[in-house]
Amino acid sequence: MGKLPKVFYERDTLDVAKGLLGKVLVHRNQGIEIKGKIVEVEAYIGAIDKAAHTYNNLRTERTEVMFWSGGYVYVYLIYGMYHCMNVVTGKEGEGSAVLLRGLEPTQGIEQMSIHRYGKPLETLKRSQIINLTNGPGKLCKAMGITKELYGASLMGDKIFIEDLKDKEEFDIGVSKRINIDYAEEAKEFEWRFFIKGNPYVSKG
DNA sequence: TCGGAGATGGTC
DNA sequence: ACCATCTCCGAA
Repeated sequence: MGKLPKVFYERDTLDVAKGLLGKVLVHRNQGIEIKGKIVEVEAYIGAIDKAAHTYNNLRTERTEVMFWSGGYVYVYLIYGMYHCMNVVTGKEGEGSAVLLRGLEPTQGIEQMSIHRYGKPLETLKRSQIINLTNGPGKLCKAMGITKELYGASLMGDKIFIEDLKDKEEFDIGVSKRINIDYAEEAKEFEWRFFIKGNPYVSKG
């Protein structure tokens, strides 16, 4: 139920990635609160990972926040159209983060429908409901997450992640990460984690 | 239900 | 010149 503390994010990135599964992302915007349970993530660790934006200690205006200590938000624009949200992990200077790839709506699904499709939930087909949040770009659109949240602290009240009151059991699936064919040996790393059987996992 | 192709603009 | 994606459209 409580907000995850900063020390949660300052741990090893793979542990944080797995630990985020089943937790709930909360975004408060203009008096409206939208929530989604995290069901799929990927880890990116700059020091050893050619897929990471921070590989080779590449410190730029875009990647700066990834070098902060754990517990901040890294949002970037991909393919000129879509936003992706990461949670910064580890110690200051590390350059690591966890990408959110799938959410299960738990509150404000009506608002998600408006954000994604511009029309009310009742008018959606079944397939459109699954497609609300089963991908990194989709979930940002549904939650209303944009680059305005770049660098936001997850200790604040605008955006944060909370624990569930009644924790449910689930099995964690593991696989290679998606769409990083350029990353040479790093594309073999099994750094994608998901809740097995959950319909809001983007694929597999 | 599936796969291929195009959209689109910030970043390096 | 890429790119941690998505949608549309045609085929089956």
